[in-house]
Amino acid sequence: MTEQAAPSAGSGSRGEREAGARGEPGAGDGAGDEPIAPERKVRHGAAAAGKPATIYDVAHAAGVSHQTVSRFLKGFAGIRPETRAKVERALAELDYRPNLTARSLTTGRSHRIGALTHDIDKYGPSKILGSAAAAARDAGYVLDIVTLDTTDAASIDEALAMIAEHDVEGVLALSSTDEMTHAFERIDFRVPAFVVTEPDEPSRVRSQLATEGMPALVAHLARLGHRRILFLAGPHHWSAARNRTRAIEAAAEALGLEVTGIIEGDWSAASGYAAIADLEDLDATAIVSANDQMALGAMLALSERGLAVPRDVSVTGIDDLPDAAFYTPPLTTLRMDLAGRGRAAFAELLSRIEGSAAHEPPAVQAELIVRQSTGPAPRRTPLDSQ
Amino acid sequence: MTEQAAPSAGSGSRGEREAGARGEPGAGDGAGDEPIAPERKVRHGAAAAGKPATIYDVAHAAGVSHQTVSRFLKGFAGIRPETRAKVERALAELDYRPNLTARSLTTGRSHRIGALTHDIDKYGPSKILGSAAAAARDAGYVLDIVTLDTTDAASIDEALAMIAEHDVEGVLALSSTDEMTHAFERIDFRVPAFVVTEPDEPSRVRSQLATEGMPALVAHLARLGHRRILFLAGPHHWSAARNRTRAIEAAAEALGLEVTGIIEGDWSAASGYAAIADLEDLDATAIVSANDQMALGAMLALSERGLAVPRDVSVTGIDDLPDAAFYTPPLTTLRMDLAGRGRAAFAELLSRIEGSAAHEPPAVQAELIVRQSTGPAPRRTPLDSQ
DNA sequence: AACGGCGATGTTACCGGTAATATCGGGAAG
DNA sequence: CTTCCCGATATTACCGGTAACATCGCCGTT
Repeated sequence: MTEQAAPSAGSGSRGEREAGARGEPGAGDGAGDEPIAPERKVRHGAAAAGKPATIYDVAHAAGVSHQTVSRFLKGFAGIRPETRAKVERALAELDYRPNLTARSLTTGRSHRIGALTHDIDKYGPSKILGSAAAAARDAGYVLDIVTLDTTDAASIDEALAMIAEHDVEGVLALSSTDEMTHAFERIDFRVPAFVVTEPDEPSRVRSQLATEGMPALVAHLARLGHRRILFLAGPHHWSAARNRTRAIEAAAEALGLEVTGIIEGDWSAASGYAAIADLEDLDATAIVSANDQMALGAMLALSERGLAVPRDVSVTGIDDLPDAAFYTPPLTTLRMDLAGRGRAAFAELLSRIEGSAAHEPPAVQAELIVRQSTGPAPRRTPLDSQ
Repeated sequence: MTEQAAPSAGSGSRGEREAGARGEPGAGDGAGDEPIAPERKVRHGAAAAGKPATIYDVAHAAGVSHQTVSRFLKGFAGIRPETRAKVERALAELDYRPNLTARSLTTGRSHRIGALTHDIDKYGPSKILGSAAAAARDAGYVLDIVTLDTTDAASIDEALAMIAEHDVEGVLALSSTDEMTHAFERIDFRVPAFVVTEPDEPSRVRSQLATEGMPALVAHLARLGHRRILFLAGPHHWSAARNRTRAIEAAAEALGLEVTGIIEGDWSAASGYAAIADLEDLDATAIVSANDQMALGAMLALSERGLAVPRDVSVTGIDDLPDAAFYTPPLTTLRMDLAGRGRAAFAELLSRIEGSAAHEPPAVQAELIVRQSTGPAPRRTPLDSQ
């Protein structure tokens, strides 16, 4: 009954093709109703219909006990060559594939990690997810992803409960909002679980953003003669946003520059556009945006107000999206090592899961990339009341 | 031994917090070495250490058989109110959570879908993935994602084998390259599996891109006086790229416009930039790009060649990325319903898995969004040898 | 020749659920 | 007052692996 019949046949849909139809009764060569396995050898003994072969089927075919098969699969050394050969042959003949579900029931190891996000289509989270997934794959794990539509607590709890039931060995959250953090505090996962976030001030991971990246960016602006900076911040309930805001405030203070204003956006280009379009006065010569996309929106708004970048105003982003090099003008930004973050997060989780020593957390890079959106500060601030 | 010790304690890392430490032996109240469950009531009977409660534990605590608990959990009606109450109490007291692994071993239903991609950080695949994951969640499924680093066959096979072993009920591929398609033809998943791709010409799903979207885009250009179009194509081994190329050729022919050239990129802004920067002659007044990002790169290259968009050349994209409205100038493009595609792909897979009737495939939208990157054609083609 | 030891393999138990079948007690029918 | 039936619940089997223990045959020892 869970056995599914051949699905809607003859859908001429190109590019969407069915792989592996179930076996169907055909002209058997043996007794009675012994069906044929799909385009393969006839199944042996007890192995019925299209169901996958188990170690018992293999054992029966090879004339050994199932435990011998299990040992073989685990790479156990002490098996006589002839026995080994029989098992190998049966394995191949039946096209055996281990049932991970059964295995994880006894071993308690599912090799699955839960990943949770509500912003998978944003570049940051999806980049982190991708690299975490790649790292996971290399370690023999897969990521179970569950997305949230909303940020409300009930929805998060529901999603987390779902993940918790799926027998994962660890949980990562990729959207480091406060709602997510609180949800993680509320829920008892019984397994290692944490919110992947930008290395923050009191972190073990040296926050290169705060110690080097942002100072380098601000120093770059200072060198160009800028003294007054407008900061387009990310949403305050994101820890990465607060982190970046703190970093620029510290860096500006250290270098004697003034942050004349902080406008909170939502990471989107639209919010960056709105921030600048709605501005009455712009009493700064440089705009630093907490991410590249808001910088993109800001640059459009500036040009619509008749201000040229970087002649009248310099603009920078943070992240270095692949596209940022092709904005008009190409964006000066801080390259964040998102892929490294994803890998590090998975590595950290793995070390907690497998109990191995948590190896040295790698310093996350934040490298200044200078392009054409920054230039010498103009004599006077562009929109200041003259 | 699979029981993991409390992981590296005292890591002051903020934002990364540990949820749910394992129970540890404490001052028991009963006989011998009965440990205490983490921050909760003392475990009952056989339930040892920090291990999660099973239905047997619950049954024992409630004084009924495990089967009664199972029936209760399945919402079976014929249970006496007092029995029901006992079970409910025990359930709550032990903080019971079902073990999906065990359940799926017997039922054969894992409620897990495999998702495969090597471009998770690209907007298209990640958007599709996100919406598919959301649809999956609503249906009680999770997506197991496995990423590929490369596009080579061996790597794909390995990843597919990994997915196949994880007992998924269906498989989706989100990068519709030929390599992926071929891999899907090679592998026998034993479950429904297909490559999510743009609805293509011979498809059941009406290809709105070909029938309405692209004609609308070309008509828009024709109305502005353009007669010669340069097309920036996607990589030829992507079915969506071929699809888009065919669509514009057909639309141009139908409206009597000429496609003067087709340059193949790799979807990236860098490739769009290179395509235009390397061009000797530009004997077209409009550039249509197979995606928005290549259009972005193309616009930068144009401006570096001293050509203004749209005064000298009109540019369009396809996709309507959220950022496209904030390019300089804002990009005229075809809005593709990627989220709808993801939902539809999951719905299709679900209907195959659950054997329900494949409901009417929804027409996928491709809507023309006119912005400022297109304008009246100039008198003469900009870079033509004069 | 009897025996301890050990390598190779077989048998049984168990993981935590669900499905199928068995049992038990009480009310209606004869 | 029995008998039968049926609803409520308990028992047992099973899913496909792994772990622990049992068995068997052959070897070298004394």
